[in-house]
Amino acid sequence: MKPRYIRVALPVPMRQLFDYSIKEEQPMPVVGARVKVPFGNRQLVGFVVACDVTPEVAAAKLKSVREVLDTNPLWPASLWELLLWAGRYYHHPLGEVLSHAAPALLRKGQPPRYETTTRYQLTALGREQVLSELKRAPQQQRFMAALQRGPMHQAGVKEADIPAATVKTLIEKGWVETEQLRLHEASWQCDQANDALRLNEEQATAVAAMRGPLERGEPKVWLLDGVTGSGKTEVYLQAMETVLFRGQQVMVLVPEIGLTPQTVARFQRRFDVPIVSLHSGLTDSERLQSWLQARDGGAAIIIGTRSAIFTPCKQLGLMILDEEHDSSFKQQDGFRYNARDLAVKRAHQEGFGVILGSATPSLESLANARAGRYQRLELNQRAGEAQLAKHAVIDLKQQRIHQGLSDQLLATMAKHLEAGNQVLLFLNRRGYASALLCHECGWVSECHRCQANMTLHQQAHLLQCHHCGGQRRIPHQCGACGSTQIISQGLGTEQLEEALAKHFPEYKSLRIDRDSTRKKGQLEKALQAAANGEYSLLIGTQMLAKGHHFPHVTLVSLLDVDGALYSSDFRAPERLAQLYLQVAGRAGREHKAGTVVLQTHHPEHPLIQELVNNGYRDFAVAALEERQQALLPPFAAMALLRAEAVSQQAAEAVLQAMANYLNHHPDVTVIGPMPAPLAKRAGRYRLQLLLHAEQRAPLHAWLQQLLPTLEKLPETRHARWSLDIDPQDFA
DNA sequence: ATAACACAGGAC
DNA sequence: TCCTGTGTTATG
Repeated sequence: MKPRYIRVALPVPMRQLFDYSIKEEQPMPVVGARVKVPFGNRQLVGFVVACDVTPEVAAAKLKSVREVLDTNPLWPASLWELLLWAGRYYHHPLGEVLSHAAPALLRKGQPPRYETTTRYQLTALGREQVLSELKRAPQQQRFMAALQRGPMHQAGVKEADIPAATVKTLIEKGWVETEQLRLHEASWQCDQANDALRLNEEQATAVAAMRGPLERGEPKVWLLDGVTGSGKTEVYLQAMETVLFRGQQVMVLVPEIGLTPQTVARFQRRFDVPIVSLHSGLTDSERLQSWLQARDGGAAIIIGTRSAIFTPCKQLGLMILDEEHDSSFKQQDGFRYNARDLAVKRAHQEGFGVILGSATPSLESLANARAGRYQRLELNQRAGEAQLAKHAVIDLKQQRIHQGLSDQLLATMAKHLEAGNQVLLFLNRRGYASALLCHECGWVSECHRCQANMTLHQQAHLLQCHHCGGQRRIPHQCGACGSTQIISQGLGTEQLEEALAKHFPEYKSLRIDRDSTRKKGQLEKALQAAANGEYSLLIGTQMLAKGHHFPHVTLVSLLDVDGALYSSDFRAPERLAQLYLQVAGRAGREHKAGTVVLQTHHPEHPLIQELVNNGYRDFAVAALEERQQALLPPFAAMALLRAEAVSQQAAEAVLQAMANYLNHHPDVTVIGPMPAPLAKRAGRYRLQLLLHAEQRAPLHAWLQQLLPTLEKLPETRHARWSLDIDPQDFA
């Protein structure tokens, strides 16, 4: 028999594929199947990308496949195409793309098999038992009490730490029965939606616009541009209904911290269908089970964060991206894909509709809508009795400031507090103070490994670097001159909490930031307490800005936004505007009118004026105009080459060498090498090289052509480098 | 990425 | 001469 060869993508950072031979007794794998192959002196799980190939290297050099792991492709053809496309578009090694897209267990070579689980529940006899009679058997009592609340799965019994002997005894007594469950490709049907709300005219128009294309499976993209409180979720739900009723699946992508049990519960309440959620809290095994259920159609609704975009679905009819402007849809390391852009691409490949929802759409999506690629659907009316918030600016130049709080703000706060309402203060800096400073010589508490100051954490009694995690004891003397006159600089949330206790001792305050919510469940508890009105004063960082609903908050203030006004990152204004609107959305829902107060040293700044006087829509129009004038995205294409190394020269050398090659294209502008936003981090110097072109095509073609050369440059040996297509963050 | 390999400098 | 740290090279 003629020797047979296949081409395999391996999870290694090389833009190169490897050929292997198939032994006579082995089955010929299909494209998209996994194979276990020898590579050097180790064994790797790779993905078959071509069969019956003519080897690229001498046949004698080839090793043979050790094991064919799948009889079927791991992904359906359309999703496979998307993955290949993504590898090309992001210029990322295919093996890494594919192994990123596969669940961890499959990446490790395990079979894509459904698990069985044991379900425990009370028997009729068990339900008759009186628990207080089990006083002498506390474990049995505990298990019975848990089962009274409902049946439990194996995992739950394990988590509750019920001894195996207890389980056995209760089964023998005939109080508890077990059932073996298979999460197989169960079918579901959906012909009823519970508690649908009455739509207002705008919502109804939006839903009606989507219905036809959804029923026809057209790859349409809708930009659902709805102000806070306008009822976007109800529009999502009614669009989902159209799709679910036809037996098709829905995928919902949410920002990283937006996936809460409440979100899932809301879908569950409306539609009585199987839902799987894919989030970082799952075990590898749970993740695989969810993945299989999505692939085989057992799951009707798939909710997940960014990486869920790669989950195969048997019959997808609709994809929803909530908060589509959120930057967490862009992966920031390794395979730097953008889930929002891939969603749109996938829709065209598979034929389904996409809803991009936001109160503050990204400028990219607005430009796409304007160009006719997306259909924009606006929701301007606030649902119910919700009223529009009032906006005000406090000019810090004219004010006395007490630990970040101006006289005027303090007075306003007092008014709202006295009326029995809640006040939310937003400050995007955790810790007590952003730095320590010597009053005599100007020495600053810098991190030894980063170009950044160490933050003072009074509670932990430490100096902490927020970039490398480094910690130090708080010095009592200046590191340079020995003076004991050490002062802190820059307000953090810890200090703000202290300040509030001083100014408003009669009101309780609650701080919600990464430090105060580190332990599992703390955040949920804090948010619950905040929403219930247990605290009058709420202090929060970024994490408080998103989606949470505090009905009693009537005053929201952003204490310090000046940093964003003069940032060198062209996206800073857009991000500030989105943050501002998001924070403003926390105030004055329900029946109470809200007030949003911005403290700034630059009240005259055009961005502030635009936001406060005209709102996000007008801001976006102006910002798009500016981007067009300056030939910035979305009116140009960009790519960013980053390099980092222990020595500054090594990092610079790679980029300079790359720049020398890249510099010779008439349509591609090369800017740099220049220091990256955080020029030194964890002991490594970081630089970047920006590539700019008016059209995407020449930039990508140019990279495609040069990357094989660039990655072989001798300078790459002394620095780590990476390529970021359509970068989100850079100064 | 990762591991084998080659080489240089220091210890014994 | 051996050991160890570091840079170089190949991986099918």
